[in-house]
Amino acid sequence: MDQQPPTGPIRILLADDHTLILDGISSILAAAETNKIVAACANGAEAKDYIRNNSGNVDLVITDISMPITTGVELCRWIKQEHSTIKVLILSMYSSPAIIKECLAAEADGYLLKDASREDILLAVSRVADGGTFFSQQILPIISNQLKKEGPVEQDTYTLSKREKEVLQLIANEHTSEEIANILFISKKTVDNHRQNMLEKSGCKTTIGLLKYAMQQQIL
Amino acid sequence: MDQQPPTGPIRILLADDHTLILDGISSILAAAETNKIVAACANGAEAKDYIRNNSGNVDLVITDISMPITTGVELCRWIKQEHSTIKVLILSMYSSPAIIKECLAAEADGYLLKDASREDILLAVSRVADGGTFFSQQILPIISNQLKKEGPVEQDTYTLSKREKEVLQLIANEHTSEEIANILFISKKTVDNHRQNMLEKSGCKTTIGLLKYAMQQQIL
DNA sequence: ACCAGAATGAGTATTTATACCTATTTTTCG
DNA sequence: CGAAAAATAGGTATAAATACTCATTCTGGT
Repeated sequence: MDQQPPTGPIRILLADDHTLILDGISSILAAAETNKIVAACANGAEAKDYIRNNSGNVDLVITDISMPITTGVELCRWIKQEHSTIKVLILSMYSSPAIIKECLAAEADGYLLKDASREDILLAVSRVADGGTFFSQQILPIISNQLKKEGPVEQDTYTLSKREKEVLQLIANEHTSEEIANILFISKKTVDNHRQNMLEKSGCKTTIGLLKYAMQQQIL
Repeated sequence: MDQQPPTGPIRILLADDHTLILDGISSILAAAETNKIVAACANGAEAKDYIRNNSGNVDLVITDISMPITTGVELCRWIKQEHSTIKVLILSMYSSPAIIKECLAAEADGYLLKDASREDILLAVSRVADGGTFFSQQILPIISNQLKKEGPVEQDTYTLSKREKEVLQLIANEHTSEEIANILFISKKTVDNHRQNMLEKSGCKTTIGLLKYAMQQQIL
């Protein structure tokens, strides 16, 4: 059973590859004695291992997005599939629509920006642990926009193909479609199609949004 | 006089716009009672103000690079010009050569990555406070490469104006020039001029290159 | 009060990207 | 083997960005 005893503290697992952040969250959460940190992991894979071996011992996971090996979004998706009673609070530096969309699709219970105040962090933890949700003020418009666009948030996380990543890499290096076509020995039309497909996959309006996503995900 | 009393604690000023990081550093530094945090600022401008008014009261500044208003690099440059006895330790998420180059040009005494261990952080502080230097292991090859390539480190840093940063921020959020014009209540022509000027300043060929630079510099 | 830089706005032309559509060939995988 | 995904390529539009020119107003700093 992954159920929290009604009266106990909130048992929290942290996942972030930055020592500094782990220490920061710990010291903030320590302000409320209802919070109890049961583990601090440096990546999603470690967190998965811990949960697998202590599945009844975790109520809430606070995770960064960009982590080596297993990212926060992957971790979230896995938790929601395998241990659906565990709450997940995403902690991120960024507020890009594409990433937020992915987190919503992964059924995260909250999304907290890293420049959140102490109060917001504590509030987010208690709200989410209580079965509610918490989203930083700055990202609310993005969420409502997302919901407006296409009713139910789709589950499909998009991955760029090998060729698409090659093209994106060249775009990032300030090449035009025509130049890229020459470099890769393909038609400009094909390059444009790759661009179009990447935009569609990502839900981005412009290549700028796509690049931002790629950099944040460390695809580039 | 900005001189540290020989026997006193190391008086540290922190600058970072993320509460989480401030708390993290604080809790790590608290481990050694030779460290004393005298101020915690959310951006470079605040830090400058504090130093201006308490110039003899700070031995060491630990600063993030990515901060609104005044960045860590700008802060460092200013400190080294106006209060050269104060040591500066840069704290950054990234290890991009361009950024490190800028920090070296700004005469930072140390460069610490945010995934550094507790031990490294404490070591860095004591070394730098002692008049030495500290650079994270991962960036050493970049530094030696830099020195090899071109003797004197050039100061080819360009700064975007406040308005330009605003425009760039909106570009990053996938707005077109026309949309930005409406948001800022200015003409589309003016927005286009800002774009043009930013490209010229940065030497980038496309906005994509500009965005990449801005993200690496954490202007965004 | 002055100067420099910033911010504002416009004209005109060209290049590039984006949004649709279709279709064939190649590769990958169960 | 067959189905699905990826890579290829073309057509036809429109929307957007870029490259140059110039000029005016506003603002911060010595």
